[in-house]
Amino acid sequence: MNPAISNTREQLLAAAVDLLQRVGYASFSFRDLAEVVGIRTASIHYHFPSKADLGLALIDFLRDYTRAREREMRDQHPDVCARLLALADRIAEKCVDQRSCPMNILQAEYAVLPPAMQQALHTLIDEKLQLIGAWLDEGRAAGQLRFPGSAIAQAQLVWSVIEYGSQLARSHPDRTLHALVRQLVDTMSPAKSP
Amino acid sequence: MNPAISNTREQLLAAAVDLLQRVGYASFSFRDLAEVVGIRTASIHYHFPSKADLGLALIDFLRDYTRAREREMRDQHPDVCARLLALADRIAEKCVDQRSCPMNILQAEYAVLPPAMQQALHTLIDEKLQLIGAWLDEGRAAGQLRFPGSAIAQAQLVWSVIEYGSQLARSHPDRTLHALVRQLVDTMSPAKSP
DNA sequence: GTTTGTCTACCTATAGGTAGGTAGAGCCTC
DNA sequence: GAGGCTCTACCTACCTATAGGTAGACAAAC
Repeated sequence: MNPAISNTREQLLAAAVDLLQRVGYASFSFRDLAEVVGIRTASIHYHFPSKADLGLALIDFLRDYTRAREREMRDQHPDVCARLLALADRIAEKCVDQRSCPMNILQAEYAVLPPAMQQALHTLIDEKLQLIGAWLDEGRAAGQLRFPGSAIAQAQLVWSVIEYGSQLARSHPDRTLHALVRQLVDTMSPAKSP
Repeated sequence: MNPAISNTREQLLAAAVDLLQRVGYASFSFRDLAEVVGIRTASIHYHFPSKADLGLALIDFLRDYTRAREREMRDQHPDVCARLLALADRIAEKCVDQRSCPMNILQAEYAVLPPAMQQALHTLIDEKLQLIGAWLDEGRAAGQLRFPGSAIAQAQLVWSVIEYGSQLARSHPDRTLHALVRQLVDTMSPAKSP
């Protein structure tokens, strides 16, 4: 078996991300995790002494993933509008079958997360907003986007729509994230008049 | 004591809404509820046979509340932009001190809610989107707002920002919901150019 | 004297976590 | 190269706390 795949720690993290997207941090148990990976619950504690440690590793994992994909998307889509839609599509791709965006789920559970996770999540969100803000600045400078005020303030709007959209799709599967972000990009387009 | 206030069922519902906003449906227990109201956990089952019954009553409560406030806001704010900001303020008012919007919390927990609650929540969200859509239509007809496509699609954007904003304020208290909705209204304003 | 609303006492399931043991891989020494 | 040492990665068995829920007693109100 491929050692990269059979690595239990990585399997646990992957299963944890999946469960997080489905039921949230508070609602998945070591038992759920153990069943997926095929070990006993006690063995999980060997890799992650406490659930908080697992949660923290989870956020680290998400951060690494986000960073890795950023440059990739920038290179593939020079057009900012297309890039935003591609971001939405990338998230939508992983949110099929009743899954939501892990960052959104964690944020909804913010109050019940261990303090260390709260802080890590805060940083992760800041990084995401900074990233999208830079994209928006680029789009406005190129005349592709129209919005008032700072790019970081507008980035919150964009991120709101992406995050809530990933949530809305669970109760309302007919409302796709792509359509929602398309609507937003059109609203921010200087060309199209009402 | 005022019978309206001493009514245990209403006290339980009020406490449940508060706990829902703080920690979510899955993370509050009958014990938490009992401590707040000052009765034993077993007594709660007299008013709500199961937690799902309580959850369902909770959503009914939220729906009644929303409906009651709708006409009120429409009358107080003939200007649609001002009305949207007032809606944001009304939500922000109840989301102080680490509280988030109850509808948003419920939606984030969608997958772990009992089926009856899922359906009730679905309906509640539809009503909210319909309501905001009507406001937006009104604003566009009056030339106050500029946006492409259907009002219901745009209502999803507006609601996304309000809901995610109430969540973001927990981890990022400096980012107020009012400022976020102001940013959105400005983005949708036909007068202001980039 | 039945209904209402609460109580005590208990139940079962499940949560995260701990203690201590063990099979096997790799290594070091004689 | 055989025997012993250590580390890794798991195991069984158990712990305590807590979850939602139930049965039945009981006092006050109507």
